[in-house]
Amino acid sequence: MRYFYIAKIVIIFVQTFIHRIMTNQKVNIIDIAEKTGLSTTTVSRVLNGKAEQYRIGKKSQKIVRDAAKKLNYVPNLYAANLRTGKSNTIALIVPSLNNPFFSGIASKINIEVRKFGYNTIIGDSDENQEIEKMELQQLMSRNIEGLIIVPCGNQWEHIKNLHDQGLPIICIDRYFEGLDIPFVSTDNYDGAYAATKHLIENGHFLISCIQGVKQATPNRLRIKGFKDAMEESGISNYSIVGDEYSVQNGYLETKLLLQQEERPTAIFTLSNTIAMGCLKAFKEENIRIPKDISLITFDDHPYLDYLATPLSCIAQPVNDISKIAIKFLFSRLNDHEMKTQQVLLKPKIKFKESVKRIV
Amino acid sequence: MRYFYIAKIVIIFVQTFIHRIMTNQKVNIIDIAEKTGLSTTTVSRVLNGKAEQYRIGKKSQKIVRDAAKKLNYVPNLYAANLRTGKSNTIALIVPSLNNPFFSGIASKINIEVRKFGYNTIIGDSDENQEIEKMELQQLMSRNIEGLIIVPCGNQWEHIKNLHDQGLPIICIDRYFEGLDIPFVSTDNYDGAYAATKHLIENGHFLISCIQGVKQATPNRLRIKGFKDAMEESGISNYSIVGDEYSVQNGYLETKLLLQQEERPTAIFTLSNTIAMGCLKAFKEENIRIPKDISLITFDDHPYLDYLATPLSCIAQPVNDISKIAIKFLFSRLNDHEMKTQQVLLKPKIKFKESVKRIV
DNA sequence: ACAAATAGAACAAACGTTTGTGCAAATTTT
DNA sequence: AAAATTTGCACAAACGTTTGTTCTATTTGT
Repeated sequence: MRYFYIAKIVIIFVQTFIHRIMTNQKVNIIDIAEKTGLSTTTVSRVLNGKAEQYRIGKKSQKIVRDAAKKLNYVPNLYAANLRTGKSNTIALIVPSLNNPFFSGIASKINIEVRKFGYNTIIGDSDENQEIEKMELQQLMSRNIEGLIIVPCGNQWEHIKNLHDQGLPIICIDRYFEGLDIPFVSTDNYDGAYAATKHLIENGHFLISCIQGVKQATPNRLRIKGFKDAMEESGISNYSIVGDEYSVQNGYLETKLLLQQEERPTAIFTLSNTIAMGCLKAFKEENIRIPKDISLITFDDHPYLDYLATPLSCIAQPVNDISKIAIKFLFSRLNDHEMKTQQVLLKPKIKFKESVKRIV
Repeated sequence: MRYFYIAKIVIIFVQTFIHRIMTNQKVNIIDIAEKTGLSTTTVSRVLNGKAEQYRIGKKSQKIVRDAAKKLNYVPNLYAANLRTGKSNTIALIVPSLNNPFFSGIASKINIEVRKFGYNTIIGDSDENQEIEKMELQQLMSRNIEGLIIVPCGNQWEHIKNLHDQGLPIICIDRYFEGLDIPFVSTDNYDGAYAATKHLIENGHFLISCIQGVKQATPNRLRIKGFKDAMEESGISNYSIVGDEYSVQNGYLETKLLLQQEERPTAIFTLSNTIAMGCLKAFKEENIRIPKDISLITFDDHPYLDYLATPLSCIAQPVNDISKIAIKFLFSRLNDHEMKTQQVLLKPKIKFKESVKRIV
């Protein structure tokens, strides 16, 4: 009878052991508690730095910490979050990580957020509003505590909803006017106005502007800046073409522009991707900048300096945008009553060699 | 007495309601169960598509689904994962999202992974092995089911550990030789060998190579390809400099190379970032490619075509690498016994205009 | 009309944490 | 020496799901 029990215990032990190995069972707080002879409560409190607060003895603390290290304990965030509701996660959604402008932002934000002890989940909406909505849904399932988003498209209801539900949200780059959702972006009007003025001052009056997503606020403001600058100078004969922030769009529209009987003497592209499409078309048609045509673009990029002709551009303050966005987000996380902040940062025009003075 | 009860019920109702509003309580499966008069079991099964399997009536199914929609139910992944152990999450760690090579990979993987119903958590190790380890720790807390990583540095123990614990891991781009961790990368030896041969065939024999992280396998293999090509051609007078995949490194090393009494006639840079630093130095020193010096680089980039001199390069099959990595990962997720797969894809040399034939 | 089979749905436990509260033992105060 | 305080820790419930099992009607077969 005695042996029976011993045998049984051994079997149970072996089974447990095998189970551990086979299922690759991770060690948890209970294992540590058993190992140390303390309770899960104590273990939890020590491991969460609440030892002092709950007066756990120094020796116990050491015992727990040693055991945790020895057993290679990895906390289960899912269990912790279920209990506390805190996920220590914020989300970032951008239209495309392929665009250096956005990947730059993503890189910056990812690193900054970690400093606050938070993690970032990055989503790529692929410039597709439906994907954006899906991603948002999934992210909500993950109890994100905050959201930084470059919304694609012109629908805002789904974002506004989350905002109203109390989720701290900051829009960057693109945003919605008239809503009380915080945003950090560039003064797009200002940038476009200045760029256009620059072209005009250099004697251009046949200017075409290749735009991105029409309805998006930044695009609208850039167009407005462009128009205002043109009309203030008494020029009403301009064209605005295109409808996408893509290389493809820049390429096609440029091709079309070049086929017109009256070619523009200057082109103003509203993004780096569009500019690249433009370059591609120029190359195919064997057109030289700025000899044959002048070009200025929104967005900066390290390579712009080394192009056949260094491209004049309107550089957006990417780092500042990222930093300020994070700052806003974390102030909101700490103070739920904070009022909505909306800021526009001044862009910086970089004059290079792609705009020719014509007489 | 009667009124008392009614009042009490009303109060409870109002309290619940206010509580909902104030605490922004999300609706859960229990709310739906109460609303519909069904059990949480049934609700769960319907919402998970297991209705047929457990013979839930058609009408009940509809009721549940309608209620879920009306109440705007968002499942709590933390609770679900706690119960099931499945997180539907894989992780991707790259050295820097700022590098277009990696952001391209990230974009691709992010999109592909979603097709499997999984989410990707992207980490940026900032080329710092300690950060990489920390990130990995945090990711393990999130019960990731798989990992795609571009390891930075030459330590592999922490990765090997996870692999041995049964976590499906695929290394991409950089990897470790002699370990049984699966990887997908470029045939770096091949690419470097071909690039070097190309230079030699064009009459160059004073060639400098600017490398990245020395210990990393791809870098070692590229160097080996370079050396072999040189020595096979009987050239032993070459220099290998640099130690980082950064613009900075490319810039400094180029500056130094240009100050030598005997300048190289060609430079071979082992990454796009290094090449960019190179271009910067050339511009400062007013050196023209390929007139004054020839240049060929590892990695392709859309802008390379539009540079002052289009840069010849060794294009890595980024898309294929990403796709194959994902394919491997998900086969392993479905079949735990799968054997380790390690593949090297052939790079493609793109001859442009940056290599001059010298006599 | 009765047994057997099937359809439809509910019970209750479990996942790994966190935390308000309780309760001894040790220490200090009176 | 009794009372009060402090120290050190454990109990047990809760977070929102999922799932093996059980249970009751209803239908089918004989």
